[in-house]
Amino acid sequence: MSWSDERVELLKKLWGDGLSASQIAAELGGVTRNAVIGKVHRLGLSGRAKAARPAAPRQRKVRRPSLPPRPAARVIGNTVLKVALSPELDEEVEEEVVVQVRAPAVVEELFILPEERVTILQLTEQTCKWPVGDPGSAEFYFCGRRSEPGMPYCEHHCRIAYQPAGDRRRGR
DNA sequence: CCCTGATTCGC
DNA sequence: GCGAATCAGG
Repeated sequence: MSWSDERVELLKKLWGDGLSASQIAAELGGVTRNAVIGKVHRLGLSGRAKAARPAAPRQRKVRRPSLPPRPAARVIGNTVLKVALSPELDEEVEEEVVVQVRAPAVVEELFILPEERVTILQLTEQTCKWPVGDPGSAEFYFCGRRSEPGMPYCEHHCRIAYQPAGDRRRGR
């Protein structure tokens, strides 16, 4: 997604309206808040009415000379989790990672308080992404509780989703 | 922990 | 020019 005149104008407007960079990024779509902030600076419209930062002497730090893209780990089972899982794998992992995922529909449902439920737009890195209900229906929602560190699900749904190979029963 | 904007610098 | 990574701060 590029910065067309249209998108730049919208950016200017929203920034002027006081929306945060992340809000603007969501509004525009296809860009991150970093992209928005970067653009804001290049356009020279930073420092939005707020007191100028004391410009603290920022610490220089060694940048990672960019690692070659790690090949995606092989995922066996529900490939829906492929994207969610791959970035979380440790770099030193050498053996093939096998993840078995049970179909959510087969599993007993956990009642999730309505106020905890979230839409897909509300999911963040640390939000449980366990889907509940028919994705096509109005009642569809995601668990929304706090996910386990580095995992796409909360503790409860991690237990359901990831069955250690040794624990699998015969015939199931 | 969530979030904010600011800055640097590999691309 | 772009934006991820990484800062400082609320």
